[in-house]
Amino acid sequence: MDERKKKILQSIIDDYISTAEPVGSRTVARKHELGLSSATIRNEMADLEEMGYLTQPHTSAGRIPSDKGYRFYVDQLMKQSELTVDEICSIKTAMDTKINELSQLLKQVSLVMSKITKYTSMAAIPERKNSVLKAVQVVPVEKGKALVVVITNSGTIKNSLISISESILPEYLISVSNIFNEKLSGLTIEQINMPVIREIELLMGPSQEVLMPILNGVTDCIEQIDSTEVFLEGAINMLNYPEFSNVERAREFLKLMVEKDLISRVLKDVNAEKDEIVIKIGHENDIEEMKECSLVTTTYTAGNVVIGTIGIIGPTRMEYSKVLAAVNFMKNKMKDHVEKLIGKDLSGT
Amino acid sequence: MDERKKKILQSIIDDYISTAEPVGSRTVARKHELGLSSATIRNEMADLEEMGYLTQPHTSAGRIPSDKGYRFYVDQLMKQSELTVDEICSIKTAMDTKINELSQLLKQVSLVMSKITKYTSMAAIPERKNSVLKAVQVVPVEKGKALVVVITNSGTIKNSLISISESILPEYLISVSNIFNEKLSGLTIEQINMPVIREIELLMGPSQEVLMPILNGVTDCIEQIDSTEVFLEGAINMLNYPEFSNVERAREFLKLMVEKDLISRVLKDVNAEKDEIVIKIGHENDIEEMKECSLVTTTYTAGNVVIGTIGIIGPTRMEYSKVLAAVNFMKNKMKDHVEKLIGKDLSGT
DNA sequence: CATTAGCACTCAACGACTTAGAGTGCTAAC
DNA sequence: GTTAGCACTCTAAGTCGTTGAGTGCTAATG
Repeated sequence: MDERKKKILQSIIDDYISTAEPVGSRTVARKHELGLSSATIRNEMADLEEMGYLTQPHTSAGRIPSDKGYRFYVDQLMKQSELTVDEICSIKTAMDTKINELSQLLKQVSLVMSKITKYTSMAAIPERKNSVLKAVQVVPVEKGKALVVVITNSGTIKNSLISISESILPEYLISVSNIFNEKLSGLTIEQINMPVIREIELLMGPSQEVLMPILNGVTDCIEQIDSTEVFLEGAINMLNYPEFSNVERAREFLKLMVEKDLISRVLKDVNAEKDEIVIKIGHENDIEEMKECSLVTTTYTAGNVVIGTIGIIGPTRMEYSKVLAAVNFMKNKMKDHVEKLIGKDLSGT
Repeated sequence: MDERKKKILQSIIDDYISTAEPVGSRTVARKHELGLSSATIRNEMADLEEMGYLTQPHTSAGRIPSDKGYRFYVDQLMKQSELTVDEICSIKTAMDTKINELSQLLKQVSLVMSKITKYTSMAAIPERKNSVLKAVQVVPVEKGKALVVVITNSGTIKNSLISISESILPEYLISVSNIFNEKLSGLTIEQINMPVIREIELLMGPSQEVLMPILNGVTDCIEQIDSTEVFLEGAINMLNYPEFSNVERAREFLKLMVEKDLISRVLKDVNAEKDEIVIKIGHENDIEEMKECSLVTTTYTAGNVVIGTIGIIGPTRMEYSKVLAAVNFMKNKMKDHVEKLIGKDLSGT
């Protein structure tokens, strides 16, 4: 592909991204000063179509980019952009609320990203299996009831209300709590197994009636931790784009977005490997219904550990450069916040 | 309004509810055996229009019910209906998951209601000011960090992570926790004021550096409790109805639904007084954008205390009798669940 | 005197047809 | 290699008549 073709392709895609209308040869000749006549561009466009970068909705219409076209654009043509000062400001303001749990942070981040990009944004904590328990506590609530609280190194706090025998004194509960805390904190979720539980059982003596409810509470908390939380914001932003101007499409999309499981799977699938930003365009997404959408995702880290994933989903005709800038900015912003929240050191305690 | 007019009005509304098409005199004559010719019905329909119960989209179309028509229908014409066995079964199944916090219950209830009615469902806990604190506990997490946990009588559990001086020993924290718990539990949110805090301060001695963070944690929790949680499910159900077949409308509606504050206000406004089911039709709603929607809400209770509100929002052309049945059923179902969850006795402890 | 058959009238919805214009591909000239 | 020119294509938009569901009014009817 020669330089001129690249320029033309870029012009077409830029144009299509901002107008959502098929781009004709004359438009390219006029808007983007290439010093070429529409006829020449027409020929080039025919070539580009043959090469698979463009398609025509119908013979007498302009061209629109194919997924392959977008891919080339994203990889080679697109010029990087930066967030505007205003945008950075509004991110700063929005992130300035008091945040003391990871899920709050994710919600806020998701909100901000959708606001800035005008697309749909997602944030999740997929890598929970390696979570290390930081504290396990049993808190007396009232006669016959107690609360099991589990806190992980990644800043997640979960609790589970349990019923216990009414005769049990708060003091006893606290000592039991200490045993649990001592034995379980520092372990990853996966490391909690029968031998560990046996050990606790031994230390506690024969008080089955307390052990079991607490153990249930702990498992309940762990289950909660394990079921990935996903935050999704700005889904209705999509209704602003002509791609979703008929209700059928809109409904299909929104139906997908309601399925949190699916979203989390999508986010998980993307990549756990690298620290880079991954772009999936149209059919590159595994989900059939997302073939008209693109995904820009990345992981966020604390220290060197990957904590979770954030991403933007928009129509394939999205402003890739802007979204890229936003995702990148947020990635770094989150690193700071997460580290402040849960510490750089994730080795255990 | 004579008996015959009522019959005709009812037929028209029933028909319109199920078809969403303007109803003509011939349709009424044919479908509903009234032993009258279309001409007679035509005359009656003209009367009903003059009386304000029906309107005509245009001269040569059938009639559709006005808000006043629906109101009359709901108050006097509609025949009560019951949930089917299938529906009751599916509610039972859905509610059979482990639920140990009020918010989980609300989420589940909301989900079920939207599934059964095919409309949008809401559930909220609006009456938090009278919440009584059941327990306030400070839990050590790691050096320099602790978790404040607040539990209310209405089953809400909130927590807030705080930073404290690293030199503070867990044992000390527990004793402080006990002071807080003793002094605060049993109080309503409103009753926590300066004198109470002074008292705690006195008991603790001059350890300001511990008092303040904990106090902040407690206020944080209380703020969380106070900001009404609203659960909303099935918003995209609305996209199935012709009323929302153009994206503009759909977007407007969904935009409203995203604003949780607004929803909670709507739910609060409805009625705190009675134990009955309240129906708001079209313009009876204060919100301008909801003039095309109807709201069926009720409060749910534990013992004799009103805990919160649940409701269904749908197009004015909704299946009122079915929705009514569903809301009523869920109201009772919830009473059981809530009482199991937080006890019938809400006097304090 | 309420009911109804009959009829003229209205109006949205639909399909057929036309037109306008944006865009293409090809060819021949520069 | 580039471009002007031209014939061709196809959608979008507009026009127009037709259809049919529905109305309102009037006069006949039991």
